[in-house]
Amino acid sequence: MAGTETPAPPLSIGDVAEQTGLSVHALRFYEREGLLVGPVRRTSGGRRRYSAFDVDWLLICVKLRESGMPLADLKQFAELVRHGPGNEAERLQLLEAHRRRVDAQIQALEECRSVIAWKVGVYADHLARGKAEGLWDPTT
Amino acid sequence: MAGTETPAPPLSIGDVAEQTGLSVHALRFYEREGLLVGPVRRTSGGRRRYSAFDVDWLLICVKLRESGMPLADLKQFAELVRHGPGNEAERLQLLEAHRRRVDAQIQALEECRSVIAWKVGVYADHLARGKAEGLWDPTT
DNA sequence: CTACGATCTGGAGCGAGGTCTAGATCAAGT
DNA sequence: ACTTGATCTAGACCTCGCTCCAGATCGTAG
Repeated sequence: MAGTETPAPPLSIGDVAEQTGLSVHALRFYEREGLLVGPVRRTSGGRRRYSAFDVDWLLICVKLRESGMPLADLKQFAELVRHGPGNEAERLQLLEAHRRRVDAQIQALEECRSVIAWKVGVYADHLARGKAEGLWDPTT
Repeated sequence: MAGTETPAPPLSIGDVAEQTGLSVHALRFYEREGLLVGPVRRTSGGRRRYSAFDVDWLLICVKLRESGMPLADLKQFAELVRHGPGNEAERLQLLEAHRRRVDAQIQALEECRSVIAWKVGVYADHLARGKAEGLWDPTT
């Protein structure tokens, strides 16, 4: 099996931008900030060539960012991975801590949602029936 | 019934900060930015005196902010309320649009959560059994 | 009266997370 | 060879949402 797969052609920064949803600016910025696991390969002319590995990593980064992980934590994670095997427990900790934060966030959002939904209901009632209680009216 | 309730004593900025979780700085900032429905009352000496109405409004503001509503939208909503009755349909629209965004956000977070949970599983496996597939290892 | 803490105003400063610019270089099509 | 578009670097700049300061004033407890 190993060795028979197509080596997956290296991708330009533009391709990676498209695949990850990050801007090319953001990609260069992430690299400068040390958020990538390894140094990105370059062509003889100096253009970046991303591997499938890089893209995988970036896709996870996007999910972590989307769920509110600060760049600093992402960088820490990248550093752990960069330093190779032996620190998997730490990586696991980092991820689990984040998962807990995401859970908390979802809970908080659900609470917000219900408050908002209630207020929406108040307005909908008002519009359907005329006057309703619970509306803000600075004139009353 | 009406008229027999205790008029609820006006609150200082510090009290409101405590009740809403906003800092006194943030409260003054919100006011300057026009995020409050009406002008806040003042004592003869110029200190702010918040009404229960103000606090209610701020508590909703907090929920809206917590769920990612930008200050600009909050301001727009405040303006609608400020301009009094007659624009309830618009207010409803604003809130419903936001509720939809919150729903989308929850969905996105749940997706992130599952990606993270999967990765956590990969690491947990690795730690339990030794080698596992799917780990990032820059040395391989 | 004196202290002391809370509040006041206007404006500067900050951290996060990018975004954009300028001017040069590379690479591919014709 | 020439044109066009993607990329390169370094560094300036931007938005958002506060946060903090300086210096003055208020108001309450002793």
